Amino acid sequence: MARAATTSDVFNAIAEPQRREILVLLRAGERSVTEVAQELGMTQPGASKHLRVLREVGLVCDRKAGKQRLYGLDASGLRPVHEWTGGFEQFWNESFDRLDAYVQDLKQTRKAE
Amino acid sequence: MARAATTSDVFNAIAEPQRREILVLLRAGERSVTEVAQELGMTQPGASKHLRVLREVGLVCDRKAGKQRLYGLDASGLRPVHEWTGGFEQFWNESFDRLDAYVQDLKQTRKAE
DNA sequence: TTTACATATACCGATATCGGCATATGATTG
DNA sequence: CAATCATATGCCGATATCGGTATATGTAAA
Repeated sequence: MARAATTSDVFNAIAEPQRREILVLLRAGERSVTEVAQELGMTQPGASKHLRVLREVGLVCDRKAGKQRLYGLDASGLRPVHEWTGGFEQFWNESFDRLDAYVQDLKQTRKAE
Repeated sequence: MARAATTSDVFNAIAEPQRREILVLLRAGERSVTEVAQELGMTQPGASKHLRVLREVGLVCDRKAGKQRLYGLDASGLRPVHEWTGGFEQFWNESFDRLDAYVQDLKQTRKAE
């Protein structure tokens, strides 16, 4: 068995840097496949394939517009990722606190010398 | 070229379901490799390899404890992911608003009938 | 030092990924 | 219908992934 399918898994879909770039780009509004390819410096098939993955996990939606197909952001799928990482928020604050405590300790020690 | 190396990339590291499970487990405190393997039903080499990846991207830290090696959570690396997804928060609220507007619209239409 | 336990690594097979190129499918216009 | 533009798909090679088993390395106790 290899890595879990990139399809139907948002975590895998956003593991690809170029796909993250596409999502960021689409925050500015809908884009056609060719526009995505041009603005991000990728080939047309490349853009099309990445958009396919993003569509399959529901991060983008598409609609026909003449001979073009416009892709738009559907960021709701990112919410679970945001919430999952948010479940660790106390821990990175904690390590911050630990570091802070450590620094405070250093200060104390210096004063005592 | 294949997928970007899982090493040195937090997004890729957490793309693996088992690695996410490990991180969740470690929220409860440090664990040895064997404990991780047992509690999550994976083989010892399997746990070791996943922990290696997590260590290389800085999501866990390890310390020697007798003949064991204890792995602990270092969640600060998850913060960028949390923030990156947070950059889309307005967009999933937006789609929520759109849905809400749609529902309101439905209500109006019913009333009018 | 020998033994026992804990962890890491090496190797393997099956498979999925990504990028590039060529080409097929689709849609619009003349 | 033919030509044109836009997009999707198929195929390929190179490579990375993951899981499993066997084994090497490391550490502590007898």
